[in-house]
Amino acid sequence: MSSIVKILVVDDDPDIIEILRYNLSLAGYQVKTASNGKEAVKKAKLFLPEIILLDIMMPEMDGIEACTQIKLLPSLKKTIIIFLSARSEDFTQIAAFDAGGDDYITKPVKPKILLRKIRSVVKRLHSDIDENTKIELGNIIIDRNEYLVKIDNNNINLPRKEFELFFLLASRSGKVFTRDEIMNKVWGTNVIVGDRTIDVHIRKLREKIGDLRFKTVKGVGYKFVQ
Amino acid sequence: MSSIVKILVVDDDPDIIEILRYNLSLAGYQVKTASNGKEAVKKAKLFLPEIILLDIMMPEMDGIEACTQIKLLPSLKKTIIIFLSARSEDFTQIAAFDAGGDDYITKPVKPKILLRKIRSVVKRLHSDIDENTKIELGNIIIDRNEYLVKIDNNNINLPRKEFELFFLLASRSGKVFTRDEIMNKVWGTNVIVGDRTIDVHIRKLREKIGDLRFKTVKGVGYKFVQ
DNA sequence: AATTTAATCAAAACCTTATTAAAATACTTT
DNA sequence: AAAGTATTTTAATAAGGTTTTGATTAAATT
Repeated sequence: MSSIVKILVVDDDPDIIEILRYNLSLAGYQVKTASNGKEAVKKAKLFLPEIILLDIMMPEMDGIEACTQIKLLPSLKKTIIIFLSARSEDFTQIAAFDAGGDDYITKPVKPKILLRKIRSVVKRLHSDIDENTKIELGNIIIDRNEYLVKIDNNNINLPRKEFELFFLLASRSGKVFTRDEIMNKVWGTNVIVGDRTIDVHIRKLREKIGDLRFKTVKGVGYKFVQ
Repeated sequence: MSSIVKILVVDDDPDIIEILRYNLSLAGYQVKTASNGKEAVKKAKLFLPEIILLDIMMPEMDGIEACTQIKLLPSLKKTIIIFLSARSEDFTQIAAFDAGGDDYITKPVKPKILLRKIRSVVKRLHSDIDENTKIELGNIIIDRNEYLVKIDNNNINLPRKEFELFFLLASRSGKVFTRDEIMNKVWGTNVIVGDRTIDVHIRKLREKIGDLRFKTVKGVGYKFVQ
């Protein structure tokens, strides 16, 4: 469902490209780059990024123009464009919004701000996901919105990882989740932890939710049964 | 509910003031004027306009600065500020949005455009009035209009940030707000403050509103519970 | 029976939040 | 403009919970 988020970074300054690429890659995004508007449009068509970071002042074709063109392409209509602009630029940057830009970041770009902005954009993108925010199975309610688990109306406190794991297993009760799947979904692809970690979390869940509900399928994985 | 809409027009050019005043009055709005930023802030405080048309380049205090100051006043927080700017102005107009501006019109101002914009703003004003303005949860009342919190009929004074944070959490009681969400909604995406800042504000709220009402969900965020 | 995989447990490592007090900012009042 | 007051942010440390590991034991599979 939510694959890796693709970001196209466009700037004519290689240093800035590098800074952005570094920070974004580290944060787990898939990054491609372009160094002018023309190239940006071309690469955007192929790469189909969810987000484009677009410098305004560039040779060949400026960011505003590129933005306008990109926004005209059906396949990129939903792409979110964030402008990069130097505070001092003598430029009607308001045009950026006219052109269909969604947000902007002023240079120098602070990594923290950048990443927060991206995160919030990504969340906006995936916001229809949190429709699936509540699972009800008989006497069990798992509400991700409130981070709450209720069994027969008794609240059960689950720490974060346990909750995520439970939520995952319960999201398709009966289905066997392999250890790999669990790893990827709960821990993400960027961390490495030993195998015992999953076992221990399953054990905690068994203690709190009920021994019989978490079935081990040896050699394969675990499943939640009602 | 919808009394006459008050508009404050700010420009250093008397001719422009007159044009705007004429058109707006004719359309049925109540208009006051100021000719520089300083005067604008002063008059805004008294007049409490719903809308301010604000020139950017002015003597004494420019429009950006005035906007910033106005937006900081609780009583004018909801005021919509529309900037007037010459398209040719050598100016970082993005600063206008940083300062909290809501829209802009380029000079020369065309009456039709102006009035259309005003009408759409007025519509916006009247549509989300009451919507996001007052929260009542049992014995707690949070009124954003008046920046007021009442518990069992006792007024509680919350400074700006604490109020915003409280308002956010209470707007969906039960829901866990992540730190990112809180940051974005209360502090905005263009400032960076450390993580402890949120903690400290939560602590203040716990002191003033009640310890048990703000639940920490470790690793996730905070929620307000009734 | 040998091998592989999972369960259990407690200790260690790790992280996140709470709490202060002090510093920095912003706002008022004179 | 200056002094005083309130608010917001930071920094450092304490407190507490969560997560992971590693050793050992148990169970299933071949």
